[in-house]
Amino acid sequence: MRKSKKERQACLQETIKENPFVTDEELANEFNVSVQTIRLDRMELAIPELRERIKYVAEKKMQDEVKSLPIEEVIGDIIDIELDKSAISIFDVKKEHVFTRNGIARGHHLFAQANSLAVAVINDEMALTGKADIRFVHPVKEGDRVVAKAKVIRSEKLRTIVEVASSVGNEVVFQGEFSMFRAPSSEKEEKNETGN
Amino acid sequence: MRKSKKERQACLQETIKENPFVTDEELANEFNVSVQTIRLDRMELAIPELRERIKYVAEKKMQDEVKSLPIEEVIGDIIDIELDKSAISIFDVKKEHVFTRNGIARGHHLFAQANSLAVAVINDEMALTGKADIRFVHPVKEGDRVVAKAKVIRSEKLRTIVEVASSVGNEVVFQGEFSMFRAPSSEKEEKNETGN
DNA sequence: CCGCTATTAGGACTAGGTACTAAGAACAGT
DNA sequence: ACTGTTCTTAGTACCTAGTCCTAATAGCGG
Repeated sequence: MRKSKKERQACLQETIKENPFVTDEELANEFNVSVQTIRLDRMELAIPELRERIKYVAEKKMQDEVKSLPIEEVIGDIIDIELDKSAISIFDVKKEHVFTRNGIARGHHLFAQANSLAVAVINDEMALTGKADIRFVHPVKEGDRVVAKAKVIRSEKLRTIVEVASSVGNEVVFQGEFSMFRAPSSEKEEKNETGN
Repeated sequence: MRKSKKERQACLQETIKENPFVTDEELANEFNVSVQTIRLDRMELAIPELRERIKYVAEKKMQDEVKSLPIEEVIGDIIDIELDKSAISIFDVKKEHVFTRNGIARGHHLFAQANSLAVAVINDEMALTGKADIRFVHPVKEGDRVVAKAKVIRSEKLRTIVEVASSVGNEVVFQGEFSMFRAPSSEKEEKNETGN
């Protein structure tokens, strides 16, 4: 049975939305109408042609291609930093950071924020995490803004101890002590204990 | 001045790679040759036509659209799992995982692999990391394949201790002990110590 | 039966190509 | 200087997935 115009157009919109790669001809077969009818429908619904749709998808891809590499250098936005002393970053928990089942943030994102802040606070060419002792104190949910504060506790020639505490509002959600290796430019791999 | 065929083809390949949206005509103008020459070049270099290129980009986008939410549930591919006992996952280190300056993987990726494996090995609705004690033993480089092995050490009512050891080849690169909370479905937030 | 909307058919044209033939240009080897 | 080879260009027919436009027909309400 053929659907009414309204039904068909609603259905068409849905179909194209979830599969932009479908041609007018395929749609015509699916809905048992002529290609021209499909074209008229697209007109009325202001849906662009196949090639435009594909192009649009590809362009979006290009856009977040550039987004997804350099930004990851530091997880969260550093809002204050005093090299070799302290640093603060904020990280907004979005839906891609949480378990779909319960909306609780995955631990590695909190770790990543803290760890990259510990790396950033060190005033050297390169810093690598050697050890870390961490504690997830309280669950973090989608929509929360996590503020991480890093403090340099002790600094030896090679090893630096950084303490990071993250909180949402007044509540501490994460604590960690990071033992960092400083690597002043040269590419030596000092035996044992090294890392990221 | 017009480039030699070899030069032009190398250049063309580069140009298309970083801007797949360029037409043969535009390329012909850029290199001061005819459209046909560009077509022959594409033939020889086995570069598909504009529309195919765009389609390919768009399809990739669609692919990692689905990849970037549910698949991130576990970082790395689980290749073996025995619930509440042990699990193994592999993680290939790509350029987006390393510091651009020295090609060494950022610690939080190794942590993420280990942590999500620790979550996965637990046979319960939900598991959250409470504490973790981790050690980056050796730096991991771009191209390395990291194999993480998780073993459940001890299991109480609420708390489970999971040990994870990651290695590249025969060399251990990361060790961690994760103290996990099991959360059997209900949304209780048992005071103190919880996390991801 | 008239009028209206919806649908369908057809023709002309478009972009951005493929596939093929054919001819001229550039240059090297002898 | 002539020949052979590669490179480049031109031109044609054809393709897909459309646009834009005109015109004919189908189905149905009043």
